[in-house]
Amino acid sequence: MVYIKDDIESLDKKLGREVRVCGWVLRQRIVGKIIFWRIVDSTGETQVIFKRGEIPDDLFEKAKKVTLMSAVEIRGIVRPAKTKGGKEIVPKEVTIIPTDPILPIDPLNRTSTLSQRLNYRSIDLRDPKISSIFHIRSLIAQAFREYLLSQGFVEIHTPAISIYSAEGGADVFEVKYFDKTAYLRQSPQLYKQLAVSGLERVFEIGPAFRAEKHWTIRHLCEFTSMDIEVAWINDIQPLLELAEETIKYIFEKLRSEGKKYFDILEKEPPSMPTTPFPVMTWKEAIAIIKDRGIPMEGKDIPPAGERVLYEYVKKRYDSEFLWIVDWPFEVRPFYAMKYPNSETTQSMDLLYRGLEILTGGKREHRYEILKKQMLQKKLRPDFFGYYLEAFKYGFPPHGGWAIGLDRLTMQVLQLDNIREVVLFPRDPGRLEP
RNA sequence: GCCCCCGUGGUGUAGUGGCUAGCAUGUGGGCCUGUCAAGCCCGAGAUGCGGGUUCGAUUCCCGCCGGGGGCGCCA
Repeated sequence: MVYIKDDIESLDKKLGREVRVCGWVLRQRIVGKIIFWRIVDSTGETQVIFKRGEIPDDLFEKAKKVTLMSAVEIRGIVRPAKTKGGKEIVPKEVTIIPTDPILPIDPLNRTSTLSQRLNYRSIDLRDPKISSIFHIRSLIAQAFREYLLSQGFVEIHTPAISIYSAEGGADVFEVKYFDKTAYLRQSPQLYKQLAVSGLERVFEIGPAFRAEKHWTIRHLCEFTSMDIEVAWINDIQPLLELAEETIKYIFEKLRSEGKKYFDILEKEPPSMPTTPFPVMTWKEAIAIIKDRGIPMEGKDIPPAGERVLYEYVKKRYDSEFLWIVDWPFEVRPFYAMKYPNSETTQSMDLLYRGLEILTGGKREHRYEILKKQMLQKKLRPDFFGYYLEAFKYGFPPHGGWAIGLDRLTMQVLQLDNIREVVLFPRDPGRLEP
């Protein structure tokens, strides 16, 4: 590893040695002729001691003037101490990058609101409880990538800007593209399909955009989608298995490498699920929801229904996961593949702890039928130019799914707002920072 | 798109149709040689904006702005 500084978590192995520790002042205590600093970096917390007689007087005076959340760099000797963490640093040289003493969020009591914390994320992230969320998020993405690479998948990077406007019902963001109007993608769907026709097994981790004014704790205008697409499948079974195995691999990693972050957050890592996950058809799910007296307006399952289903599988199968398969074409996109002579699609959603975290299915690969389904959805085939044409030239049967990284992270950590797991969330009211 | 709730020092909050608008923490100054949510003394610091009702509004009413939540839609 390239040496940059001595991380606080590494100090236990460096007792008696000179180190260079960099971080932020979390607390300052003046006890007569001794000053203590509690400092934090992204790996932990430690204490710096300024003791008159032990260090030069000018260093003592400097230490006295520090304000909370100032950035500091300390060169000094690590020694054991009767303190939290069992060690302290005796400084030789200290650099302070002072903060404005009036802080916009409260770093000690953690009483600030989420909105205020998001405005000042760079301060917020100094709290180990906050940075742990992003370590866990990073591990989830890493595990996703590792598992799919191990299964012969290729990581791809498809455009976020394109001429194709609507693939589903969701509204899209318009972008000025020189003299044309382009759109931000709602998902990498169309491009991962085109890619799979040659690469056979692909995945992508990237942003997706929805111009919908939904003010909820589980929606954003920009979110991160972990997509896969696989060629040569004849039903959705391999898709279910791939998802189950991917999730198991992610959870294993969280339970091993992620343990320390769950400890900081005082939360339990997710328990290992047993596979296969319980499977229910859309019809069966609807029946249960109606049976519990939840009003059903359209054909999509409302949030209250998702919670009811969670209670149901938890009790009946002791599972936190539930597959819902065979959705009506009415609530799926034009590219969903129907069963023969049916308006039911070969598709699935996965609920985890009562929230939809994955959606996918088998895709229609037959040119004429795909075109017909576009018309059925009141989309104009001529707007889909080269995308649609590709299906004329030996397009393999295929399917795939996407996991919402933000939602999975939120559910794994049992947080109550998706904005907690996104560094700089985009919702209808937030375009900054 | 619809509905509900909230807006008081930097931060988090209490309270009030009139009286010095209270508390915690931070912040400025002082005391203290082992603090670790340290303790003690002193100081500065607030009613989101606009309009209305009223002798008087931070409080009541309306609008705007900001924040939180639910529904719808969606993933």
